[in-house]
Amino acid sequence: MELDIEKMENNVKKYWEDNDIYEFHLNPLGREKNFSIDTPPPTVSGKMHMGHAFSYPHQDFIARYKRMRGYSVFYPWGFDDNGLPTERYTEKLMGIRAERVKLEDFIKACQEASAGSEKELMATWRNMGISADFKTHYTTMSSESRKISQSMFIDLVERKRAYREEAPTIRCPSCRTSISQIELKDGIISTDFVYIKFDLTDGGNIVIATTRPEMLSACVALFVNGTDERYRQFLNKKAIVPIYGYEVPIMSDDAIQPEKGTGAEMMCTFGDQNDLALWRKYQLPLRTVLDNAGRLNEASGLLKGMLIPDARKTIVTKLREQDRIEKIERIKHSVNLHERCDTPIEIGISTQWFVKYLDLKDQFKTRSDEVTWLPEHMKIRLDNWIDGLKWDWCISRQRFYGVPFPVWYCRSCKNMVLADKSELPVDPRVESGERKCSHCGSDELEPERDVMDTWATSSLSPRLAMLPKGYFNELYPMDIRFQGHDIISVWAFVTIVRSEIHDGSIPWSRIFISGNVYDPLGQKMSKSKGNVLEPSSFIEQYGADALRFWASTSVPGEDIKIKEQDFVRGKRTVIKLYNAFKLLEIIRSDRTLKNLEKPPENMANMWILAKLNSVVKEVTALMDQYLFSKARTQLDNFFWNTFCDNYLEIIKGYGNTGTDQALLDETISVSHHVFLNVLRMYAPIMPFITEEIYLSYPEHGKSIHLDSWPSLTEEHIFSETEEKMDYIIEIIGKIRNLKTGNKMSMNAPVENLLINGNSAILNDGKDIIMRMMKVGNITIGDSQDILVSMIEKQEHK
RNA sequence: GGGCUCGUAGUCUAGUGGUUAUGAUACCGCCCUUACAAGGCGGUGGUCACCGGUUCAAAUCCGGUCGGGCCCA
Repeated sequence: MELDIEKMENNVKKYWEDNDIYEFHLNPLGREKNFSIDTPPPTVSGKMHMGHAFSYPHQDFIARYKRMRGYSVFYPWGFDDNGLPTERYTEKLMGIRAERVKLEDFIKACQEASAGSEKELMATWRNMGISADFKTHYTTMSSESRKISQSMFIDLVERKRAYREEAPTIRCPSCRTSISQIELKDGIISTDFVYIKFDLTDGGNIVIATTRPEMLSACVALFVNGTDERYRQFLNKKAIVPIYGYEVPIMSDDAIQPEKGTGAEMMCTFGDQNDLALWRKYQLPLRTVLDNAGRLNEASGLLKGMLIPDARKTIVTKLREQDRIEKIERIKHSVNLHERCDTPIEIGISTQWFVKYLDLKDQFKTRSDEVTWLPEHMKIRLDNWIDGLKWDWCISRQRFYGVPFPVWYCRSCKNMVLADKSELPVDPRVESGERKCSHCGSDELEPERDVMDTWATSSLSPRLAMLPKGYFNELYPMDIRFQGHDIISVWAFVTIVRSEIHDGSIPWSRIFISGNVYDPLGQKMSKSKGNVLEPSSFIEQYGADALRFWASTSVPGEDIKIKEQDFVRGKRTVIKLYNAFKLLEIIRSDRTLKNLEKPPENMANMWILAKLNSVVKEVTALMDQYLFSKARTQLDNFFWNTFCDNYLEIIKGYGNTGTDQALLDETISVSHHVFLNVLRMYAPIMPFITEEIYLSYPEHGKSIHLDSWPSLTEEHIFSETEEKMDYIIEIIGKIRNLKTGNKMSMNAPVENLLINGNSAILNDGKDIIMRMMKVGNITIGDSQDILVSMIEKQEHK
């Protein structure tokens, strides 16, 4: 009977769901009996990809292991359906544009779109055997989550940590919102490098090179490098901005590169982030020429109302007419792009909400120290990030689908009105209820139209997962966070920020960092490269257990290239487990399976129990250190080599006639005892096949995943026998070599065999060797080295 | 440019001072053996990225170079 992996996995999955195997029940004996996991909620805007298929099993290995070690494992599930990604997904799916429909309708559309996606996604995660509590999952935009997010925002205001201020912000002109540093990516674009001649107030001129000629009217200074001899004479003089005719100072800074362009630059508010840095450093005036939609305003005179490309052409033409252009070069240069739409970003000034946290850097570093990092070196990334923080955290976004700020502004007295915590969640943008200014009593209130950045909500993931279920007080701080190393400075960081501010605590005692997945050539997978591989195709071909086996080949933090060979080995292990069980059942035949009660007397049985003890010890120690790849390798060696290749081959013959009843009974008990423990140790990594086999035992518990992890058995340490048997195994290896060398099958009989070696041990193991290797007679001699030879040749015709 | 990280048979990987460098996969040979040919036994295959240093001894420790990756500027 062949194993149908797909069918088997489906049956097992159904069994788990029908029996609520992974339902969480808070262990009342205290927090050390519970184990809580802060899981990363995947976004609803995409499919499961190989990165998910790689990292989610890591959490699951640990969840299953801890469950078997007797913990009540709180393993919540969430989806991130908040913010711009969901807007994009909804617009595409429904064929609508957020700007063109009523806000209420758009919100409803987003809710429908994410609900549909969540249902589909849930199935794919279940297919992978993830044992999270899917029945009661959270989403980052649910009414509970909005309530938590808003209430914690009010907490920030009350603690004087949230403030509203006009400030430079990075903006995406296409998405029409401010974005954060972390949403940027680098891009190389071709553009014109325009050399513009500025006259000086006291005669002469200076030529600067710029990629942003349309920003001319925002120029507030010219900059050169102080060490640049060519321009030393110009320092502290004034230049006249062409066309616009006002004066700007000529200043110096080390950041200016003399070899770039002419070595002189114009500094605008704001052409790029370097401009912003200089503006802050020298506290220069502000000339705003771009509006929030990326159009030039009245300050730019003739460019008013134009978008950037038009404005650029127009200004260049105008400058040409006035003979202000020295030359134009075509160059490639790097710009910051909004990662979601590839639009070059702009820097603008607007009123935004910020979280004040630069004064807390030391506390964040302390919290980072308090958390155990797996692997340890990932901590350095966070520490470097904290050291490099320069700005407060901008948490407002000018978008539609996000958690609204629970805030109004009074038109008459300018007072800020906060919602009461008891009425949350609220949406001031659509709310029609009556509300009065808490200061002057006016009912003329202006709602805050911005929504919060998604990180402002996902930074609260321990609360999102636990508060609605009522476990927050019992289980916070959580035991472990799982996430990728690419968002250490984002998600890990902001979660630590929120815990420090709201609770004066770490959010979790450990953080486990997973690596990235690359294609077989080590390249990042992307649609444009056409090298994207789908988890579902691997599950179809090899099964979910094999997929998880592949995921278990890495140590914490390490990247992985997708290699077929790791799936192959996983699938073979599944089949091997199934067949080993079949053999054990054949040996048992119709006898009842008895528990192992007293220590065995047979050499091979004593040996395998001793070996089991060692492997349990090693695997447990490695799992405790979250080193599941090393744990699994130890287990693989034991199962394939020690158990299957040697032990099973030895006991195979015991079922035949001529074996005494006591030995047979003992062997059946021992072999099943060892095998069940092997299954238990494989269970976290390969939950399907281990459950399938476990449930086919005549007496079994509810699930192997609720069974207990193997423990050491003191009575099963047989050092002397173990050593002797190791020696016999070595002899058996030699006999196998001999047979292979003579092109004989392992089953072919050998009439007479001469073995030189340790005769005392050989006499003890003679029986085992003869039976296993089909040897008729063994002649034993004493010698230091092992020598095995056939002393009588078979007669051939 | 800075921080972190990786570089070991065709491929992936173990190995943090000490015999002949681990295992898997691929390939080749033998073996249908009544659990499994998706198996067993055996074999081919490596200047341990490069240069220099420390040491009786270096894949391993130190310095540098080159190359890949992630994050940041």
